[in-house]
Formats: sequence, C-alpha cells, structure tokens
Amino acid sequence: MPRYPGVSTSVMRRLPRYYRFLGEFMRTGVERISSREFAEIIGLTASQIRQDLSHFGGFGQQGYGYNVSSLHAEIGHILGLDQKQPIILIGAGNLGMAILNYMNFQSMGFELIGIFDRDPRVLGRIAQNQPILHSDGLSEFCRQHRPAAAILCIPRSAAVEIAPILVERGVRAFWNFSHYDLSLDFRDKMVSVENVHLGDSLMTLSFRLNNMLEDISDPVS
Amino acid sequence: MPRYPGVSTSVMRRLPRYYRFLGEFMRTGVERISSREFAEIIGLTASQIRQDLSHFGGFGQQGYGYNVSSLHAEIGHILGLDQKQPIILIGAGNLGMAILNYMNFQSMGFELIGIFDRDPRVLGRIAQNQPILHSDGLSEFCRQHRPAAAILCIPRSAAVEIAPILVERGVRAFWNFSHYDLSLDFRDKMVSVENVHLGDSLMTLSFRLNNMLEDISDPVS
DNA sequence: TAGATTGTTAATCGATTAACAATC
DNA sequence: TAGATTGTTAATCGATTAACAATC
Repeated sequence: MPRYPGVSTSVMRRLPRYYRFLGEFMRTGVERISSREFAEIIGLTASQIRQDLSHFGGFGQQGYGYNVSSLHAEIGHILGLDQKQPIILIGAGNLGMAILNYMNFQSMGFELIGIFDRDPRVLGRIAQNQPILHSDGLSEFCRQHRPAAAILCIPRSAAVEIAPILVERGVRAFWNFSHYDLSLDFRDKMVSVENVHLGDSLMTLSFRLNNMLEDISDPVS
Repeated sequence: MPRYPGVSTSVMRRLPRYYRFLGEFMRTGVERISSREFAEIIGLTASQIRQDLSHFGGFGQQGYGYNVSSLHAEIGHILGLDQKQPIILIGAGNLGMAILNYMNFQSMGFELIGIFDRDPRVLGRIAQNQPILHSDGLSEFCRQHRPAAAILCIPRSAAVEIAPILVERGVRAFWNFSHYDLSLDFRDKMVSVENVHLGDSLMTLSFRLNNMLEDISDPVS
C-alpha cells in the first residue's frame, strides 16, 4: 500500500488529470512526452508537472522526457487504481443508477459489492449484476462484507443518519452526493470524504456566465 | 448584471458554499451570525470569510455580524441565481435524466428550454415538461431560442463535435460531464466551462483511502 | 458608554514558476 | 560528444491568516 505523506491537496487533485491525458496519449500512439509538450497540451507549466511528479519519484529521463505508458501505470498505482477496495452504493434512485452505469469502478480501484435502497419499487432489481437490497440490512451487511467505502446518493437527512453508522462499521471513505458537507462531521476521524456538490458547480457556472470578463476558462476545474 | 472583475477562482468557488450554509441557517431560524460563528460551523477562519465577502461589499455591521437572510440574498444575487439564463441539456441518457430530476434550475439562475438526444428510443418522451428533441434540430433551435448555456451529458467524441457549433450559435457557458477537458478548446474565447470530472473525483477518493494518513478530510471539496 | 465585530491593511504561509546543475 | 530535458533548489507570486483601527 503506497504512502505519500507530504502531498498537498492541490497536487493530489491534478493526478487524475495527468492520468486521463496519459491514457489518451496511449490511445493515440504517443510513446514519450516531455514535460514541455505535456504542459502545452494540458494547459499547465512544465515546471509544475515536473514538480508535481517529483513528489512521488523520478519517472523521467534527462534528454528524453517521460515514457507515456509507464508514467500512466505509475500514476495509476499512486492513485491506488490497481486496488480493489470493496464499495457499496446507497440510494438507487436516478442519480445512483446513473452513477452505476456511468462509472467503471474496476478501473478506479474499487469493486462494487452491494447496492441499497429503501424504496420497495426498486428492491430486488438487478444493476451491475447486483440485486438492490433493503437498507435495513446495511449494518449486518457491513459486518459480513466489510466495505471500505460508500457512495451516498441519498437525501441530506438520510446521509446524516447513515454515515456515522457506516463509520462505526468500518467504512473509511465516502463519495457523497447529498447536499451536505459530510466532511465536517468527520474532521478528526480517520475518514476520507469526497463531497460532490453539483449544485455548487452549477452556481459557479452561473456566476461566470453573468460576470463574463476575463476569468474565462479555468483549465483545472 | 453584476460584475466583479478582481475575484479569484478560490473566492468564487466558496460563494455557493456560503450560500448553502446561509440557506440552512435560515431554515433553522438563525437570524444573525458573526464571522467567528460562521467560520466555526463551515470549517474556515473568520478572517477568510470577512476577506471573501469584502470583495463584493460590506454586508456586515460592526458589533452585530451579518444578517443571515440578507447575506443569503446578496450572495444569491452575486452568483446570478436571480437570473433566468436559458439552458439546454444534450444527452438524455442515465446521467442526463438524473441531472434533470436532481437539479432545480430555477433556483440556480437558469431556465431549461430544451432537451436533446439522438437515441430514437427516448425521442419524444417528456422530462421536466419538455419533449426530448432530436439533436439534428439543435442548430436551428439555437438560432430561434438562443440558449446561453448547455449541459453536456454526452460522450467525449460528441462533446468535441457539438461544442464548437454551439459556441458559434452563441452558447457562452458549458456544464460539461463528458470525460473531456472542454475548457482547453476555448482558452481564448469568451466561453465559460465548468467540467465535472466524476472519474477524477472518485480517483482522489481512492488515493486518500489508500494513503489514509493525516490529510483526512478536506472541508472544501 | 463598553463590548463586540466588522472591513482592511500588513504579515505569513504555501503553491507556482523560473533557473540551473546533473545527466541521459 | 552535443543537445535535450530532467529533478531540485531558489525566487516569485498569490492566497490565507493575523492584527487593529473604525464603528455599530
């Protein structure tokens, strides 16, 4: 299990982007790339790319640059994409089902082991080869199958209620789509929370649309 | 139409969060709040909140703090949430439909005026009181109805193809869910792009889960 | 008035960029 | 070898935090 203590959030958040672009280079047959070329394409500086990568090791070669496929594999490993962390999805409504269909968990370090909902109309349906189970069995399920992570596609109130139970059952990471800052509840706990605030995201677009001046396009976000 | 030129991305991205918390304060009957109390709840420093707000005006009062509902309204106005920018959705698959059901565009500065897809199986269906139209009519639709923004829930290749056409037709903002950094294509244009990279988001969770040390919970993201 | 809290200026901290010796 | 490009150290820039006079 890799450990990189001194890595800042800013650096960490750029890694998936690097990974994505490197994957694209592979598909288009690019075998090697210099930090200068990479920077040009991805919209960053060459310094930043070299600085970022140097946190994890020396992956390049002077006078040559970086080998695309091996750098891709290295970053994948750093991100833990070669792991199979057991993950469950809670809330198989519109959004939950969309995420199930849209994401490829296997290629992102996770393995989906359970889907839960409360609505009798969806219970028992099959999604991604999994029957949708009743949320009442969640606690017992966790005791038996020990999910490491949970995707929360449930309303705010349900998230507030369920999250602490899951943490007690050993869940250590949340991908949270409820309109609630779950991270604040676990400030001191050994729990990782990735809040996806789609509303916030749309509001920033509204701001920029209504204030269209220079801050045109932000390549990072 | 409000204009705030000197506002950095970091400040801008915190506004929706302030707005969300203020809304919650209103619901729970909190009428006023000091930057110190607010900071404690939202997980920032009081300095930062005051500094951020001061970019837009003096909304507080010495010795009193901020009036919750008027600050809420002010930030909503700054974000342009009281506007009705015409917006279209392209790609009524799983994700597109989830977004239609999940988001309240009216309260976020937009008005949905059209839904488009290519799949004959979904054409004509009604969602949010709108019939799903064929993408072939997109260009003509834009000429007539002048959408200011577009939500892209289509694959990478389709996004690359359609976005420049829409820009030519006057679309000036994209909420982009395709696995593609659309912002890079419009670096110099007067076009705002908000990329939502759900894959990147999940990968950062994978990283943190596998590197669980201190960087535990990031209250912002 | 006295206490509280703002808006703003100055100090600190961290992240990005530039420079360059090392080396393939 | 000579040219190119890395990894890293130093310089710059921007964002966050602290301090405080102004004032409700």
